[in-house]
Amino acid sequence: MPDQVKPVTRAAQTRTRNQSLIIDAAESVFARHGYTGGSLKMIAEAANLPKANVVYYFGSKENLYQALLTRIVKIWELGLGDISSDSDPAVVLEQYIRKKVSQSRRYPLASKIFTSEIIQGAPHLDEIFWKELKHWLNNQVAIIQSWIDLEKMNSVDPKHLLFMIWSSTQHYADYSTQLGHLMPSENDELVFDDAANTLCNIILGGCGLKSANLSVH
Amino acid sequence: MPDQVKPVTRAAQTRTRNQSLIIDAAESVFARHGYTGGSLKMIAEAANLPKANVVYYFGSKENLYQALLTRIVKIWELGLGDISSDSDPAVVLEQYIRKKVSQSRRYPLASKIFTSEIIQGAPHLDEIFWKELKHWLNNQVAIIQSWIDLEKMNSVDPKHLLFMIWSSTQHYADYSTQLGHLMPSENDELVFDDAANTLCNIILGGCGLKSANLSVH
DNA sequence: CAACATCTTGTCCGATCGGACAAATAAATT
DNA sequence: AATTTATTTGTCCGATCGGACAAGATGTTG
Repeated sequence: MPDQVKPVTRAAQTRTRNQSLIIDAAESVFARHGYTGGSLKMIAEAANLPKANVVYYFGSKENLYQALLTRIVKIWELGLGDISSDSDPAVVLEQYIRKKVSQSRRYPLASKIFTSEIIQGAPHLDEIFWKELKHWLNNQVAIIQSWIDLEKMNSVDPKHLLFMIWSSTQHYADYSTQLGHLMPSENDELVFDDAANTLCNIILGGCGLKSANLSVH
Repeated sequence: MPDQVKPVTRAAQTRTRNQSLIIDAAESVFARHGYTGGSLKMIAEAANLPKANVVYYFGSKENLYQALLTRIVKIWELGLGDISSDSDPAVVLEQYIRKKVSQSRRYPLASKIFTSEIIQGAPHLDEIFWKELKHWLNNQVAIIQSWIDLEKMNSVDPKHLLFMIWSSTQHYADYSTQLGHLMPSENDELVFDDAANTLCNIILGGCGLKSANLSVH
């Protein structure tokens, strides 16, 4: 397919720019009002475009939301990276926790939309998503279990350990409203650093490991 | 107030029964569709009553949701009970974790609605709620800090420790859809028991404490 | 039983929703 | 320059929303 032969026309640039404007606006609107509560009118106003333009580029509200969900799931995919039984569990787990906290800080809206989707029964996620997630989870569980078998760490249920990491890290995205009331701070980054350090200390400690206080690269 | 003088008339019974039917239906509908997505028609059908009847008892959708939110917040209030610096942190924390997991199992819809409310910016929670929550949190933080000062447990940030307990326990309510895909089990109770045990082991262990594997009374 | 209050229910209303459509405009291709 | 394709935008539509209202049914109290 000779796609790169075609020059990047001005129209094509406009197209991608507007699609990006719209999907960003949709992320903000859906995060604040939910799928049903977010209207095409609100999204259009947030994107500074007429409502009909939104429909023109994405066909329907459902399609727009699906495109947004796809983008969000891709962020999650960047998982623990390549790990094996030979890896050091302390390093892998600490890096994973810090990466998840960092994602909560950088993409809080993504986490909010995903959590809302799950809470409401995941009506927009298909079987393929669950199949892939299950496959990914089983791989990680097997590796963690091998660490336990090799006595590299305490015997804890690997699935619940991963659920714990997911929930406690995404909490700093999903519950940002509550955190704003309970931890009024002028420096958000400090809060996230404290959170990551505390989570690493407790979770690694609870697994019989020792945090090296790594930073996220 | 001579309320108990008045006999419990049949009309009054009907009133409380219908109010209860409606608010239960509202909980189920709002949990599955969100505040905006849940319609009075859906709630009425779930309660087996005409839509106008719902409005009659609660005045408006907003009032109904507020009544529901109030009921939900009351469940949360049952916190760590009476504790002090003299209490054993291992016992207190373990009981608190198990109680929170138990609440996730018994009132999953309550947690889902509350989390959705927070995600969307808590537009229906007033300053009084935040004031009381802050007050409650500061008390617990002071006690945990005293345990740390007395070297009864490791030095961890008390606030982040509590956030971790909240998020990892409520995860088993909010993410029930995901858990249904990743942990297909014929016995839900087993999953919750495993979850509580793992959470207690890791969190207590991470605090330098030892779980006694208590049960929730 | 008469009066009164409470509850039930069908119907109607303005507002808003997602989105279909056409006409006007801009850009790309020949 | 002519033609075709892509984009913009205003307008219109049926469906659904929350909720107001009135009339009838039922229950309570003198």
